[in-house]
Amino acid sequence: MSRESTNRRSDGEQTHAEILDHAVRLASIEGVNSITLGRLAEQTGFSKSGVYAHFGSRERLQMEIIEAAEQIFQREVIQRGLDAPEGLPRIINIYDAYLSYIEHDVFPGGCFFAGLVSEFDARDGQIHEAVVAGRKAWDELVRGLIETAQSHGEIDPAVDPDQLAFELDAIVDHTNFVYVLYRDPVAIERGRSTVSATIRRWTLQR
Amino acid sequence: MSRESTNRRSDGEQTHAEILDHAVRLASIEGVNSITLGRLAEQTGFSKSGVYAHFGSRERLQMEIIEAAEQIFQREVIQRGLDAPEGLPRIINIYDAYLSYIEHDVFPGGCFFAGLVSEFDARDGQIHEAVVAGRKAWDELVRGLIETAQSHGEIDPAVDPDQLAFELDAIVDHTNFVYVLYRDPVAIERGRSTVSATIRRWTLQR
DNA sequence: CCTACCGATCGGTAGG
DNA sequence: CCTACCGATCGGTAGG
Repeated sequence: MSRESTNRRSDGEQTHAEILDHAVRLASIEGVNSITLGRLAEQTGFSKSGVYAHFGSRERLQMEIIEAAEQIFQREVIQRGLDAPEGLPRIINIYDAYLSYIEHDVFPGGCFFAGLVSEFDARDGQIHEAVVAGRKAWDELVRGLIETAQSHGEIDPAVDPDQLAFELDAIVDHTNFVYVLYRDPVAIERGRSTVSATIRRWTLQR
Repeated sequence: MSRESTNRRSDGEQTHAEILDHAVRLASIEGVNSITLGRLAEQTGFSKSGVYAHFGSRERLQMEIIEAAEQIFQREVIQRGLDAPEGLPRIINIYDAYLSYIEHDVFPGGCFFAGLVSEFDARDGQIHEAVVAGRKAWDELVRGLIETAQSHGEIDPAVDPDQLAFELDAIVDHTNFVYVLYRDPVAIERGRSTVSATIRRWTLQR
């Protein structure tokens, strides 16, 4: 009983994961819609129908790319970001995690979801709906964090959580925009200091 | 001497403009890279090689799409925006023009250049370079407006013009992001009030 | 501005 | 996971 035979199933899973990982990186640079089975096959060294067999359809491949990117975002931004004491520290920490995720080039094309939103915002269909749902989940998460900080007395309960969320999201989105377009690490510093100043402004007496 | 014969050349120009106009709209929704000669031909009612003949190559068509969009942006945002007294009123006016341009759906896919930057920020090549150059021109324009307002005593000369520009650009970019993704006109109101508050904050004594 | 075509590549299938 | 293939579409060309 060789180890190879009992674990044969994981070989297929590993190949699947290897192709998907490459596809996610490529999609972050060129867009989910510009992924083709042929180029993916060429770049990973498998046959085109070999790649195809792992996903069943191009649409399915695209959805799996998005799901894989979501898992990475969940790990790098959400989990790291929530690993701080409740209230204001958690808000500071999650936006810091967001900027670190951009800074460390977790995806070669910058924030995967900034690109994904831009690619599918004006289209209709399954992917557009998934992107809207994913963004709404982020909005809800941030609103919850802000409301908790309000109930802790760290942020004035009279302020509109959506307004603060809008300002913070604008800063990190624009940081990604400048960082990726100009390939300039200084953008990250400006993002960090602007987030800090914005949070400071909203937590002092108004 | 019929009018038709003396003006024959303008028929070709009009066809060229008609195809290009359709291409710009399509590109604002689906991206410059997803434009194909075949679909453009089908949707405008010309033959594929008829469309091709007007542009000479797909690359050339893409560059003409970007140039045409730039002219529209120049007219709708820059010209309208600069039509105000020098100094602070001009800064307020240009960001108001920017938000109006988003609000009135000048392009069906939202701000053409937000999409274009996202599509080509992480790629290399001619279009990437053109996009970087175009964005730098915007940065220079805004910096000049802010410096003029500083020399007029409307903004503290000690503040970094790039920081104020970063904050204002972040707001309008994110307004476009929310407006197009959620198709929610309320985003425009939030963008306007946030721009106003930001300018107010930077023009009071600090 | 058209028809008729070129080789390359697309997503997907058959059969193993 | 492979080879060999399918019809459709790609950018581009020839010739008018």
